[in-house]
Formats: sequence, structure tokens, C-alpha cells
Amino acid sequence: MEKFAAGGAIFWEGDPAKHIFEVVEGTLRAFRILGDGRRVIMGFLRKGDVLGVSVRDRYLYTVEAITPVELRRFARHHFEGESARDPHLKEQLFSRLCDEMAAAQDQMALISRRSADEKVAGFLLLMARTQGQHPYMVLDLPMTRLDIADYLNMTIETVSRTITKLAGSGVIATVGRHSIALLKVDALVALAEGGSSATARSVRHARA
Amino acid sequence: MEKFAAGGAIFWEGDPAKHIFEVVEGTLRAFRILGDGRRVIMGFLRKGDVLGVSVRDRYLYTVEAITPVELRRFARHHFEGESARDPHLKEQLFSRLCDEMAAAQDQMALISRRSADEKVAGFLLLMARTQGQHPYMVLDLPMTRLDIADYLNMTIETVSRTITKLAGSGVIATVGRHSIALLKVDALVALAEGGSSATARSVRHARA
DNA sequence: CGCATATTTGATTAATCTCAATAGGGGTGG
DNA sequence: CCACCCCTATTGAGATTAATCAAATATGCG
Repeated sequence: MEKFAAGGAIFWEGDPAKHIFEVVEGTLRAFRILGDGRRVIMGFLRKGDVLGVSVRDRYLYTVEAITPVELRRFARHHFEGESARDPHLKEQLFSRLCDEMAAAQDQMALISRRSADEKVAGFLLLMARTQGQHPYMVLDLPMTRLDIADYLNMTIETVSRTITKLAGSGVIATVGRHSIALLKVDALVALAEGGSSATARSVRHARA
Repeated sequence: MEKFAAGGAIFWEGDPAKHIFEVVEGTLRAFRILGDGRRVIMGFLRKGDVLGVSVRDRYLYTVEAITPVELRRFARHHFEGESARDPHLKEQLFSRLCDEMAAAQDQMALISRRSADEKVAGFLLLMARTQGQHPYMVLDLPMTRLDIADYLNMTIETVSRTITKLAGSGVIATVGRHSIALLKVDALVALAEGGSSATARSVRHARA
């Protein structure tokens, strides 16, 4: 069991991938830095998530702690090649990887939304699903607005304005900086699916 | 060995995932339809690629043939659970899945680029890498501009304009509708990395 | 309690999206 | 083999959105 302080790096993009980590407590961000210095957040990791499954030789992204975290560390070679006799173990890893893949595709769909409203609404719903709570829930959002922006491929200003707007219309309510209460979940769902300015054109495309 | 005509669907999002396919010949597109009818292309598949590895119960996306294709079909249950005694087989599947994951992350980075120029340049370089050829190569792009647009999260008009602009500046040359010659690869690389309008601001963010 | 930092807010600019119309290919049938 | 036609792609002008630049304001931490 290992602990990291907020802001600390667990591993870096390009490091030899010698370990797999399971998140016991806390939240982390996984990201890559593009050639020109921009940061792309590939995902957020929470309790129960596993880091470093999908790599072979070297890590594909950097992982940093957002909050203080506790991790369980496993040597990769225990899972690899002939040494992993236990078929159950392999099966589980495979299963994890499928989950990770599904998450990546969900994020792709999220980023591919047109308007800022749709993206932020989709993000909040994704976080809600991850935290698996109920309507009228209060979301815990340990990441900064900049993290959210880099995750959704937007600027921090647009994220902030969108959240302010949603709060103004009573769909959500901000509680401090790192909590958001979802007041009208169905309105949020409608927004996330492009409920406001229906794009008949895109639908035409889809059917073409 | 099975053949599909251009435009034909191999399987649909939500179908029970009973088979895995290997592409022997041709090009396909994998996509999801969002709630409001928009289409998000998750990837293009070519000779040697494998479809349907990363799913457990049901396919996560629809796959259609862009050109006439030939596929090799395998029953999923041959790879699953205890029945797959061969550790090599499992290892290979795992390896495939890691590749798929890496591709998904690369696409995420591609979509997350700011300008249309960067996206299209990045796309062309990705296609070049996929086709693994040399400088001054001629890319084969069987997909339509709409496919490219739905892949890069842009409109078809912007894709068209960007390609026209790149051709006008002598970086590429269009050869018919489905071929593009890369004339200045390094210029393309520079564009893909944000070489034109450097975003000092984003760099600042990345370091923050 | 005060400071450093994250966030919000404002004004402006620049880009893409949208709507619209034209041009160009490529495939088909005569 | 050629001409025609349909569909894709290109081009144009204007509307809309988010990015950018700049400044003020909270918030949470030490």
C-alpha cells in the first residue's frame, strides 16, 4: 500500500511499465502532453480503477494524484506471459481492459459533442454514473476547472461560463468549488443529447 | 472467409457479440450514433485489423464496409473462459486489445487538437503511418469527406476547405477524390503539432 | 487572517458552423 | 465506348460560438 500527496506523479508517460496500480482511495488524472505543450486528459481514476493495464512496454500517459491517494502496487511481470498460470487472473485483467476501452470510447463520444453545454452536461452525467448515486445527488469533483477543460477539449473560461449558466437556470447548483448538486437530472440529460438547438442537419448526415 | 459489398453492415451496435472478425481486404468504419442522431466514427479498419475484441457481451459500435471487404470470422467463445487453453492465443488477444487501446488514445489526442489544420494534418499523418509508406507517398483514402469529418469532429465543409488550403500551399496534392499525395511531410508534421499559431497560453496551462 | 491561486466575469476577436448553390467524379446503361 | 445522371465535394457569404486577452473576485490553505 502506497500513499501519494496531491499533485504527486505516480508514473510518467514513457516510463518503463513495470507496475500496475489499483486505486484504493482518492482521485487521479491520466494525461498526455502534446508536441506543442498542450495537455490532454485521457481520464480520471477513482477508487477501484486500475492503472497501467493497457500498456505493454512503456506507459502511454502520465498519472498524477489530484487528491491524496492510496494505491496498491503490483509487479507487471506477475501478470505476464507464462508466469500467469491462473486463467482467472488473465480473465480479470482482460475484463478490466475491456472496461477501460469502453470508457475511452465513451469519452470520445463525449468530446465529439458540438456545444459547450452538451459537453459539460455529458461530463456531469458521466461523473454521476461513476459515483453511482441517485437523483438530486451532490457530485464530488476533486479536479480543477482546468482539468475538466483539458478533458473536454475546451478552455477553462468556457467551462466556467457553462457551469455558471447551468447554475443560473437551476439545473445544477455549485456547492463550494468541488461539489455540484444535480437539481434537474432530466434537463441535464436533454442538454447532453443536444436538446436545445436540435441539429436536423446532423441527423440528415447520420441517415445518409 | 466472407465478403461484404461497400456500404454493407458487418454488425450493429448493441448486437450480441458472438464473433470476432479479421480484415483480410478492404476498409471499414466503426461508429456510434448519439442520442440526437449524430454519428461519431470511432475508427477506420484496414487489412490486418481485428474487429470486436474489446467487447464482452454486445458490440459497442456499428461496423460498415467502406469498400468491398473480405473478412475472416471467428466465434468469440473459442477465445473465452476455460475453453481457451492456449496461453499464446490469450496473449495475442491481449496484445491486440492493447493496440486498440493505444489507437483510441491516439485518436483522442487527435480530436483534442485545436484548429482544423492541426486535425486534418494529424489525420493525414495517421493514415500515412497506418499505410506505412515513405515520404512523397500517395495516400489511399477510401472514406468520404463526411467520414473524415465525423472522425475528426468537424463539418464536411471545414474538412474540404482545409484540404483545399493544404493543397493550395503545396503541402499536399489531391489525386482524384480518394487519394492524396503528401508533398511536404515535415510541413505537415509542423502543422499537426500546432506549428502555425503557437499557443503560448496553452503551454502555460500545461506547466501550471 | 492574509495571501496565493483558482475561478469567475467582461469585451473582443477569430474560427467554425450553417445555409445555399455550384462544380466535379464516377459509375451505369445504352 | 461514350454520354448522362446522381451523389459527393467544393466554394461562397453570413451567423454563431467558443477562444482569447484582460481584470476582478472568491476560496481555501497555511
